[in-house]
Amino acid sequence: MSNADPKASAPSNLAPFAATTPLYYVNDVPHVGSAYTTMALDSLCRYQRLRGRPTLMVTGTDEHGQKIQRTAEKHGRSPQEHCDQIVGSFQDLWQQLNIRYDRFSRTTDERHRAIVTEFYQRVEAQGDIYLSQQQGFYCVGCEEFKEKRDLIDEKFCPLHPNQEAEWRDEENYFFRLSNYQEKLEALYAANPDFIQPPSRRNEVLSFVSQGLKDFSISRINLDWGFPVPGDARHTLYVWFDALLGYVTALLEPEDEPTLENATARWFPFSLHLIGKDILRFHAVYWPAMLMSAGLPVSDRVFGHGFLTKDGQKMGKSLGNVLDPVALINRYGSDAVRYYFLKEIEFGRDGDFSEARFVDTLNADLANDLGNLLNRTLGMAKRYCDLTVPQLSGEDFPADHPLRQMGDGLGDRIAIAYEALAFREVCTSALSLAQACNKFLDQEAPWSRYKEGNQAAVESILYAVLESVRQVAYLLSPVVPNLANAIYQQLGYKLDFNAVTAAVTGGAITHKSASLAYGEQSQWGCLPGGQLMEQPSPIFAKLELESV
RNA sequence: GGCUCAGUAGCUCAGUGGUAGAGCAGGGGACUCAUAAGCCCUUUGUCGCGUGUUCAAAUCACGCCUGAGCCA
Repeated sequence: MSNADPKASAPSNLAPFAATTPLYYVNDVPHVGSAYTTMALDSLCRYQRLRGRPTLMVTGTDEHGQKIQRTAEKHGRSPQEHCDQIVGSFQDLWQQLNIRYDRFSRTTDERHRAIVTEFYQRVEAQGDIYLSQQQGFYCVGCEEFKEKRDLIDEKFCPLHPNQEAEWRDEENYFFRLSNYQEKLEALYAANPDFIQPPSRRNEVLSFVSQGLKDFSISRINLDWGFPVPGDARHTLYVWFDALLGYVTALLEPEDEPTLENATARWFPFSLHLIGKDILRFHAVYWPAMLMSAGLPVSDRVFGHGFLTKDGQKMGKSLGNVLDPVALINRYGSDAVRYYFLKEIEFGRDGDFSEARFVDTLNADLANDLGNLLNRTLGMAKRYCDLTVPQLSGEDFPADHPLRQMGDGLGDRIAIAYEALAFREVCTSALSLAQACNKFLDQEAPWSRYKEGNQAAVESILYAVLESVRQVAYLLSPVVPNLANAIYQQLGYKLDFNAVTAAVTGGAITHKSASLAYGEQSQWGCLPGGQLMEQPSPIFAKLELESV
């Protein structure tokens, strides 16, 4: 169980896992969509750490561009002041949501400038950058040129109907994306899982097959950003800058900011988790940029769906924006995490309805799981002196109804986590809790006790307590605080929020051998004789209120 | 304008050729260890519309309608 030398039990053969959320644009305070991406990646990274895989979760903010500059001006602040303030609201939200990120990458970081400059020079040396003229209507909201026919009344971008597109006729630097069409197509063919889910992959394939045009990577008349190396009249385009924020994040605090250092330990990325709206940047532009710089591309890009509220698209104009902070304050981080990961098929669009939110949490966490622990602990108190019966998994036959379900559950759920199938993770785990409730009614330990059959009582209670433990363990990446509460009542002194598995200076440190997946995901490891705590509800029923 | 996906019980969805399913919500019952919880039983469906292929279609083909998306 607990090894004298933690390193000895660390699975050093597991490849590092570096994964990113987008670097969120700090035009405004975080919305629930950003929270959705971040909680999903946090859950996946927590799972990877339980596996003992060295894990680096990267999130952060994209802070450059004309839109930011103008928003700051509107509020009478300098761009940097504006960014610092918004960044604080992101970091606060991640804390409230119990997100354990390892790196927070800001594109205004001085070290980022060095990485961007070096990367640009590599791409330039490769011959993939040239100067040309670009004319057209420019939407500051998108930070993109638009075709006239795409504008409403020839003035307004459909995505930003409140601000008029501006006519620009300017010299820009371009990236030769057209050089990479065949290489990208070869990449997609050789790695069918590079873009997920498959529907998004098809979109990208059809986009690329129509031919790739070079895209401009600089803007003039813009101060808020990094200058183009060698031509300070130009400022680098926000996306070129922002994507590289992932790479900068890989630097250790003491590293000199060079590409060599940044790519030494964690590179290439295992996963970029994004919303479907920015798929093209991650699945087309970004791998082409990396190829141009002579760097390996990421393993996987997963574009998840969008959230609606009560079936309607959220928007300021509709006044139906769901505020993540208010939601967490009312219901708690575990409830919010569980709802979004369990109730929405990851990858597809999903809806938030408060009635459904309350129903789901009460049914799953308060009734099926929470009450199960509570009723079982109550009996353990009455019949077993709050001590885990002196049994272990081996004392139960393989066809015992609960053992049978628990055996292999850890492996099945591992597969679901790897596939980002959070809904399946939750429903598979919950099904064991539901089976426990049925089992208790069938076996009726209260009746066995009255009959004086203590051995039967202990066998029944052990099997249920152990199953609850297994469910809590397997759900811990999704609902870490709830898992902690369950483990604590079962008598453990372990903290799911303190699990680490990281690469530091090339060496792997794994401080959580006692919570290792190989052991704890299996049915039957609850130690007999362990003194448990007084029963106390771990998840209070929610009441419907309007957020 | 081209292409893709979706439309199945009040809600969320599974089912992809052979007599319509799950969870939640609703209704009834027995029990009592428990957060009035859990357990058992249970109502509801022209499977978007139409035509066709077939002994047989929610499932295949074609057309249409609605919604979402990608591209132009």
